[in-house]
Amino acid sequence: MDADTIIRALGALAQEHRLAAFRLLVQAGAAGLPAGVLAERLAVPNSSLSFHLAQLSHAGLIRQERQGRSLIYSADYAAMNGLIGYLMENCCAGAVCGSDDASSGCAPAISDERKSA
Amino acid sequence: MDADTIIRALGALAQEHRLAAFRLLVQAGAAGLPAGVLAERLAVPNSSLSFHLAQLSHAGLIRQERQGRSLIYSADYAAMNGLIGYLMENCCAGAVCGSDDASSGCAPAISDERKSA
DNA sequence: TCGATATTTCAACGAATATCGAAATGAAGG
DNA sequence: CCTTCATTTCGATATTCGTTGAAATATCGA
Repeated sequence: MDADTIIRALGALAQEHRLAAFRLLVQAGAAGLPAGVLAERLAVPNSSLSFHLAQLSHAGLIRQERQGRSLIYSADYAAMNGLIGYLMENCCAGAVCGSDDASSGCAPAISDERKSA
Repeated sequence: MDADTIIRALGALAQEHRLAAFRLLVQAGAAGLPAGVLAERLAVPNSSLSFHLAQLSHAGLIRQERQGRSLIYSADYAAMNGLIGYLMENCCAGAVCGSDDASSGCAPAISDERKSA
């Protein structure tokens, strides 16, 4: 994962509509969602959403697949995990780095909700 | 964690110098680094770096603390974890979501390096 | 083939961002 | 008190980004 890819991914997510769209896709799972449904749920004109989806796609965060006359988008979980891994790389100078105190150490992303699952 | 905070954080990280600075701070741990050292390591003019550090700080990703005549910056791990948690919230529509196949499920950020630790 | 539906591309505008040098601020030490 | 050092604020400029309606593209059903 080179820095440029990461920056494009972060930039893609750093926008209200794109962040919301990506989260909807993350929550939708492998099934994904058609562009029209996304536009409707986000209350964004199709042409605007198309622009945003293209950015997310170019950043490698989502995938496109045609199904009938609709284009189905879905989140690329590998890209998301790569992004997260890049941010935490070599964190905490090799110190504790896993304590329950999230404010001092970089505890992994499995906080609360998932720890009990 | 509201969406606006997340967007500011992502936007702050979506820039070459800021991403590099943040990673240096993440790797530096709780000790942090002075602004001057960051500017030198990143080969960025102090005035430019100051602008970027202000953005990261305003986004809540880093903290500032005076030590003698230097300002020491350090990463806010809680903010980083909050960001990551927000992205993965309710992922995969409740499906597997933890399998070893990172391309189909959103395996937590503990891949490879940390799993064996 | 024709019409209907789903989505993207285009062109253009206003707003926000990155950059840098020079000047200003604020703390330390003699 | 005054100088020095580390860092920030200030302008000014070039670039990038978000938004939109209208037109273009692509698929389906009859």
